[in-house]
Amino acid sequence: MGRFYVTSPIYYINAEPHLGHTYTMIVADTLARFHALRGDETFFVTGTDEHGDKIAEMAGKSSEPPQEFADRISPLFRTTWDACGFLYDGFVRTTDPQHEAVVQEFLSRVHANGDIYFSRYGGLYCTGCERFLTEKELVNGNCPDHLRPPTLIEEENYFFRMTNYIDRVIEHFEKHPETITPDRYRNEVMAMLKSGQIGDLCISRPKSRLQWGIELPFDRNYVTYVWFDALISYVSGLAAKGPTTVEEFWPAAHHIIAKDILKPHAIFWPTMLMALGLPMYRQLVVHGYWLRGETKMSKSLGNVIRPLDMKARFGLDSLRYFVLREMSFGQDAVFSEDAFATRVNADLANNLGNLVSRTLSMQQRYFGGVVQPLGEATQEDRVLMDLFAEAWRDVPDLTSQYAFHKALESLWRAIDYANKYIVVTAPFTLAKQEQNKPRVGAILHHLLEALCASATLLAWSMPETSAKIFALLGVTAPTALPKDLAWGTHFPPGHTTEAPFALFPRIELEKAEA
RNA sequence: CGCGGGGUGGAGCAGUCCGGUAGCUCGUCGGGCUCAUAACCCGAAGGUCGGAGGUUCAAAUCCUCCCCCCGCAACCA
Repeated sequence: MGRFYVTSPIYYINAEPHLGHTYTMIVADTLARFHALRGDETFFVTGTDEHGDKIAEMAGKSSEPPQEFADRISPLFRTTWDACGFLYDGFVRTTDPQHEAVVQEFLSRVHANGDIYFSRYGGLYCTGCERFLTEKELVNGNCPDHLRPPTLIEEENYFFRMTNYIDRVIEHFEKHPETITPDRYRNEVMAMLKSGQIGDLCISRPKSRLQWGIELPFDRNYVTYVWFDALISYVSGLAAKGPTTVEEFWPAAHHIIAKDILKPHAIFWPTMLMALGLPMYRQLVVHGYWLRGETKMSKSLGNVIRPLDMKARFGLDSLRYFVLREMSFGQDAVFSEDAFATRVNADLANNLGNLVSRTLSMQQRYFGGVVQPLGEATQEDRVLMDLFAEAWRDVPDLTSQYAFHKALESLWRAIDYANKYIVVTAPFTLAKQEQNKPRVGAILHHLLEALCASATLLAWSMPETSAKIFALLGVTAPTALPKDLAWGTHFPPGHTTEAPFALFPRIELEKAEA
């Protein structure tokens, strides 16, 4: 019994929700459900990041005030996540007055401690991009987007003394290596931290250049740099809940992010936390990218996968299964309709769905749905039980290590065997002779137990499917993950199961290609 | 020498930390079953694990060098 606080990034509202965002949400939601079932007090925060150049610019294009633009786009995320059934507890908008107050309070604190100073900053500024470019970005001395040279401008800004904390961050990560996972990303972070390349962080933008942001509490002529604003949502999202929530849940924070925002989370944020005197987050959990073919998915390439389209066509659980099973957590993976159809057909329709279907239909045909006694376990029965016992041990373990692909693989080893078990024990042949009926009933009972165990182990990764299986079995879904498999205890004498339906219709490839 | 990741049967991947018969899914070929969503089960073909060298009784796995691909370098799940 502990506490588990999980966050998704707050999504930048310059794009509508796509597979990438959805994947992060699926991971966070899966973890939240898993920990809740384990008995942890859980809290799940997501939201939208609404300040900064890009948003001001986009709003400008549609000649809308930025606030109106944000008010229009942010709900898109919220309604999408609601439609997906993600069980988030908090939704932070960085334009919420409550959030802005926390940011300003934090800025004041860091300022009062002397960790913020005012200084002159020179750089190559592109008026087209409305931002500073690094020399390496330039192509023949020109801005790659606007094909003209940037102007050297000098600006006075506020800087956060990040360098004061770098050594302590290194020390913390060395002492608590599990803080950044998988390992590859910790290695990358350690390399960055030790490179000596990290300077202080510019945390302000003059209003002459950008108005759309949170005003610095100590200088009305400046607004806050977006990352300094956005990261704080992880704390402000808790504060909204009540004054003690921060103390209780902050130390249990797990941030789920994609690799592209590793640096702000692994370097800016820890130094900020130290400057604020807050404990370090518990864990930074980093995943890879979904690629389309060889390239990253992007709106301009028109290869975006929309979560609600997928839900409408195949059901959200199929998408959850696919992304959790297909991606080796931490690495990049490719999304294709082909791979999706193959995976869903093979694992969900042919394996799990078909298993449910054949078991329940025999149960219906031979016994009118009434569950029969188990009887003495045979060799085959034992193999079946052992495989599920193994899955029972491994699945939660692997889930807590973010090895979702392995967790599902382990469960499917058991589910695979259940299909084999039907062929090996051949209840449909035995049933032809009346004297074999008790054994047929026992075999089906074993299979029902197998389905019950599967439904339990699917509760967090495929919640809808899990609920459907429980409903078909006529068993109440447990509200807490049971300690033991308790094989043979779920179906009292006289218990009746329902007639099956196809949980996962097969996907026809021709259609899927269209 | 900027940093990081990857190169495993036709395709996509796991395994590499803690060396010891090369595994999974799809596909292909042959067979079986008929309870089931034209599903399910069995068998077969197919890989010198990017290349070279080294350590070892033994290397996909450890060490060295090289080749190729892909990201990142303060917008982005």
